[in-house]
Amino acid sequence: MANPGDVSPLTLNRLSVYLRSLRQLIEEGIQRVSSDELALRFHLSAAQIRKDLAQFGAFGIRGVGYEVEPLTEHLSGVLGLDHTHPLIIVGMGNLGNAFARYLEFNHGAFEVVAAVDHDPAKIGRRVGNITIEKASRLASIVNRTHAEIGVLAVPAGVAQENYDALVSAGVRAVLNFAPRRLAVDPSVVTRDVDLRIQLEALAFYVTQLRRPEPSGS
Amino acid sequence: MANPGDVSPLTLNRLSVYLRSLRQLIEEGIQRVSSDELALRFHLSAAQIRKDLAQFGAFGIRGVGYEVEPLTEHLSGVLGLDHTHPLIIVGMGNLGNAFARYLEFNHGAFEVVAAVDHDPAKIGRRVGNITIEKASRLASIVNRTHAEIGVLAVPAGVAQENYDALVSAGVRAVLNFAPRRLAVDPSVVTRDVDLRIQLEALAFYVTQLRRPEPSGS
DNA sequence: AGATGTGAATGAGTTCACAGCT
DNA sequence: AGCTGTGAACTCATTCACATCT
Repeated sequence: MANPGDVSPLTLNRLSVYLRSLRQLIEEGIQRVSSDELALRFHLSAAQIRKDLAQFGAFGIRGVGYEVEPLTEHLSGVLGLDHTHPLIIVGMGNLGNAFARYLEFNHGAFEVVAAVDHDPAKIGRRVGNITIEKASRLASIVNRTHAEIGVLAVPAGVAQENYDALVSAGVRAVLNFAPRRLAVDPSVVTRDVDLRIQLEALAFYVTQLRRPEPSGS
Repeated sequence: MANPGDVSPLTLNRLSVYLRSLRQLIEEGIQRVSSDELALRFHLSAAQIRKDLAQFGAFGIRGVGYEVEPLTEHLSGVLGLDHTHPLIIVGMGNLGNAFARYLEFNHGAFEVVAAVDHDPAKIGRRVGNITIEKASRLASIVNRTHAEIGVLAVPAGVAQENYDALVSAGVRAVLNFAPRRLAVDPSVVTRDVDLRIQLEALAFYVTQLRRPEPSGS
């Protein structure tokens, strides 16, 4: 059984994908599945599935495969999805708003418990079940709500200072939407969702690979 | 000078980051920069910067560093940011809307030229400069607007069919926001922005690494 | 018999360290 | 003297292939 710090971020990403796939199998009433079947159905690699899962305690039955339900439970537990994670959004512009609403529908292990903004015009406005508060009160809000994940959806120019504020307010993880490379606190986990990087990568391919593949050398 | 297909997606991501950093230096009026300085200022790796840049034709001056402006121009060209990329959004829910507005402000190499949805109630509504059209007319819209990048912002359940429709309509690249592993056409580049994966990874760390580091074995 | 779990082999990506140019 | 460009070393990740267990 792996030490948390030893799990690679890539393995972690795949765990989410496996879980999603398994949930779909449950809906279809499938009780057992082999790594080969999973790989085939969801465009994954069978060897990788086995290696990834083995890292979290063997759950397969040799000669048979995996029991869908227990495996799903187990993975949910590993990812901490068996309890709710309170979340605070910093910056209620387009992205912050969209994200808040996205989570309303995507009910589950994540719950928005607070949202703040620097713009006085936005303070007091309601979004779903919560009211937008002043960003300057971040520390006390985090303290009050026990928010453990901070969602950073502010402009690039103020990303670092807002990140720092989130961290010193006491959140344990940050999801950063700002197109900015942050100087991060090593005790707080950070993941970036950088739309510009994705778009520019697509622009590269679209521009450079005019036709399918310049075959040969 | 590397063949487009040979450039690793990770290198490509970094190219965006370099470009962003360089633009900031331009604003500050800095004309020359060494890989060490860049690394230090933007939390990057000097060796990696040199290796990445060298892949696209040597632009540095030994003993001196890189000329900020010409390098910026060069990288912009490599990524195809010196011309506009027409973009079509499929699915104008929260995410689609937020993305459309995000790009309005993020004026630059990307322009939303069309948006479609399946919901009749949304057809005809205006967002920025464009009017939401019927998803069933996708092919002719792509044809009319020459959209080259498709942004998939539909629910997971209909992601594959909408992806297929985008591809057969003729887009050359897809940015997928749907939390679904797509069966992809190899001649169309696809990038995923999967918020659930990011959140679940954060949940893992928050849940498993209760305190800084369980030191030792 | 059949599918897992896993060492060994391969491949990809990063860092090192220094020769070579300015 | 100093910083780039790059082979070589190293680390991380994936795939292979098979011994192991049910």
